[in-house]
Amino acid sequence: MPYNYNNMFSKSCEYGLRAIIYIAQQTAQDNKVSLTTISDAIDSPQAFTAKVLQQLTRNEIVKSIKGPYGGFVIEHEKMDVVKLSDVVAILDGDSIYTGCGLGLKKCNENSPCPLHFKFIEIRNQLKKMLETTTLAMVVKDMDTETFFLKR
Amino acid sequence: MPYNYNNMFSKSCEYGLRAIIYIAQQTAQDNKVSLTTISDAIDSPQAFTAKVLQQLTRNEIVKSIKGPYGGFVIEHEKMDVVKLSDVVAILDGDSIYTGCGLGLKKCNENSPCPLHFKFIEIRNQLKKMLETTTLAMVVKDMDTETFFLKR
DNA sequence: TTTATAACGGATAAGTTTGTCTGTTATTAA
DNA sequence: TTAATAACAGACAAACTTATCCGTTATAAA
Repeated sequence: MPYNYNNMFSKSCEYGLRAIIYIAQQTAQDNKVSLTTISDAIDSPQAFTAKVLQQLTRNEIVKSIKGPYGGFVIEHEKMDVVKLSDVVAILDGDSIYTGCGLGLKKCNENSPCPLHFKFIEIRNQLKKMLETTTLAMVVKDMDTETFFLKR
Repeated sequence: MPYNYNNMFSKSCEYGLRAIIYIAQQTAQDNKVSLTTISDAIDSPQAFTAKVLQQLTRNEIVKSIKGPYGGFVIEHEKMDVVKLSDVVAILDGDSIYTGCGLGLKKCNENSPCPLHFKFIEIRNQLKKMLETTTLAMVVKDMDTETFFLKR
């Protein structure tokens, strides 16, 4: 098994999060951004990123505008409403922060796997972080720290 | 994208962890267990589990014994030495608890991605948990709580 | 020494994710 | 109304993970 490394999120989700953060940041400055601009800014495969953005569009996380001068924006009222967990749930599902670490479907508080109480803390912390972080919060943070979305 | 759900670990790693925990528990009772017994106990595809166990054997996490009355055991002195992180590192690599949440290779303390300081806490906690939990500890816990490694 | 057993190793197949290509649809400006 | 632009949609392809199959090797017991 040659290529075995496993990230927290799938590529779809990584690109989706990076894209949404970039769009949010641009939206906050009243810029509308095209797919080309986005995939260039976050260094992701363009056509694949298009698919990911389509999903986020269908789920009304972003708004897409067709035609010349079109692109993607996030409606202002969404900035405080959309959480990282919304994006992750759409693209990867929620099993990363709700499922059992050993992949056991029936594992729970009452009949726990041997690692249940080791994992529950971490999963809950991840869950809490994703569910309490809005796009507005991420964008606000980006004012202060060095901005970085490539490679 | 129809089948997108993402667990913390790959299937290889899930099976590997379940297998090693089962073997450790049996070893603690001086039982040697065969592949058939293992894959039956942890409800995993037998041939695939064999491959995973081969990797763990090559990396000297478990000891395999060929021939009749053969099987897998964990040498007693290993029980306090082998950590969950060792198994995970072999089967999935360590990027789940060392890599950037957005998949950015150059992301670090000095040039952080917008979510770096949100993720670092969680990753460190996961890292710490995996690196400080030995097989002996897991087996010991299993005395008290309900034992559960299937489905 | 033979036979049965159980792990090992390589090849192959099936399933899923990741990525590309090509044409279509909507919309803006000229 | 036409031409250009940019998102959309579906098909297709490549890469990787998951899973199976089958013959080989080591070893214990008869």
